[in-house]
Amino acid sequence: MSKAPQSAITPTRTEDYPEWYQQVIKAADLAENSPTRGCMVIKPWGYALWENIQQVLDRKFKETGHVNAYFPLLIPKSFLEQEAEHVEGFAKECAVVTHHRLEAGKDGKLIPAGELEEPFIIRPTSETIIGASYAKWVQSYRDLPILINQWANVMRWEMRTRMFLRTAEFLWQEGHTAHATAAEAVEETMQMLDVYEWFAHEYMAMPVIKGEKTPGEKFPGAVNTYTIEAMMQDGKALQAGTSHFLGQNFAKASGIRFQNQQGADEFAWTTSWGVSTRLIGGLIMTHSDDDGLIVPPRLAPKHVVLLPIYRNDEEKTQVLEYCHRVKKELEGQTYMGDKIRVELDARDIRGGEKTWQHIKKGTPIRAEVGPRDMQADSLFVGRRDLGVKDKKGVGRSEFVSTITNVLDEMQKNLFNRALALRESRTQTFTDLSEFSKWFTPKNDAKPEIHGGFARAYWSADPADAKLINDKLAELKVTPRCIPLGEKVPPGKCLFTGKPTSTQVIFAKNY
RNA sequence: CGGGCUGUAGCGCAGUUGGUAGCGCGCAUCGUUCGGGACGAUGAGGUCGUGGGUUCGACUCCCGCCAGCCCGACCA
Repeated sequence: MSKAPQSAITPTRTEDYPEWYQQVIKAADLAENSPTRGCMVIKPWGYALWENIQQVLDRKFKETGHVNAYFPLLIPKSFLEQEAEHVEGFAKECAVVTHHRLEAGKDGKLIPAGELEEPFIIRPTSETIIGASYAKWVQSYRDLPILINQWANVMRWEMRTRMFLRTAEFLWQEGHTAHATAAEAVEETMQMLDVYEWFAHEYMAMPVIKGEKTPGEKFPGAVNTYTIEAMMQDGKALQAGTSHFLGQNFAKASGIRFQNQQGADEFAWTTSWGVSTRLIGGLIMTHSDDDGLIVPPRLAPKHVVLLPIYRNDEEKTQVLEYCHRVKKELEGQTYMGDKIRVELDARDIRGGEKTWQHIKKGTPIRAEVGPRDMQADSLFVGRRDLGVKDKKGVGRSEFVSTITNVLDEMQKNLFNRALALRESRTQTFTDLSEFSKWFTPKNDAKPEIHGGFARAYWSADPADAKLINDKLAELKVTPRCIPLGEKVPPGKCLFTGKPTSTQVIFAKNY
């Protein structure tokens, strides 16, 4: 008899969304907390997601003219001090290396010795150390542009961490480019924002809004910060990627200068852009349900899992042989330029237990193969985006020949679901009290799912910033972005009543 | 860095007015099961965070330290 709960994940999303998130990560075996404070261990299933993200983006970066390189983990403290806003933005969350040797003290404990003349900072981001190289590499306009990306880890000493969304150490890519003109740098900034949007939509099946950050939210030291913002299933926003136009700020700080065609000395124009393992958090909170993770097919470590069912050794031999054959046939099919990724799970554990593990891990397609199916030359197939019970027999050759169509259909289905959710939770406000009401949970002690994306007119006048921010802080709401490519008629600021033609998307955020 | 809390088996937790430890899950073996998360039996696994004090005796009482969690301020 089964005592299993109605859903594989306890609590459900409506019961306790933050706890549900943690439980999905655990149930899907994506990651776990590490003994190192604020850091996580990314387990194979989680890391495979990251590898797939890397693979797709890396190819795209190269297609858009970039190359990879690698710069040091440790940054001399003085480098970080070069750009004032940058210092202010990151100083509070930097880990500092002050010693280079350990000596055995009493009780066998190790004591740091050999204090460094100049401490090192563990990179929270690499603008400054990369800038130092660029300064050496650039002399002439002929040396530009420099279009480099690096895949790396960075560290920000966060007070509160959550797996994938905010960890002290995280993996990311950071692109750093230097250009001869502002226009070219701006074009680069926008191009990479478009790449991120493309990736979110096409691969993550995660709808995003492209926009510009308000001055209060932009990257420290940037002239403009652009972002892609996604809505999670609880209506909160996730900043899923950023692209910064840095103007000449960092070039001046690092001394990246060149002689232009007229022979005049000029500072370069730089950009930086990045996405991180946070995307995996976004993936989880965009698609998963109360039975665990749902992975969009295009990023799935395995597209199909074959689940053999048998009672004795004789059946086992036959069923496994059949499974191997199906596996081979599936692997002969191509999806998004790669072979279909098939797992044959022949582990000696109970069938029900095994099936549920794969449901919780979010494998797009599960195909059970027992003696009865084999007899009929068919498989009993379930899709992760449909109900758990919603399984049906499919003939082997049909299964193999339609697999890519089914995966594509799932991919589309996931995107459309997420888009529908975002649209249902997006509202335009012209009245502050309505806005406040929308963002105020009924149960303050344990907020239920509420709010979403609120569009409203917003005064860009710096003199109003404090008033607006105080009101937003009260509601725990932040301006997410000024959506790009939208022409809105003039209106009145929701907070100050001043005339403005800027509309901002507001939301609670991760 | 302020306020609160917790450290006992791999994980989650009980426990003791002071007498050297137990439950659930998980794990192993065997049996019965098996196309929706099995059940039973047996078994392995702990210097009770750490240093000191009180005591015939400390997981329990006292003091220090360390670590972690939660709530604030901060955040890819």
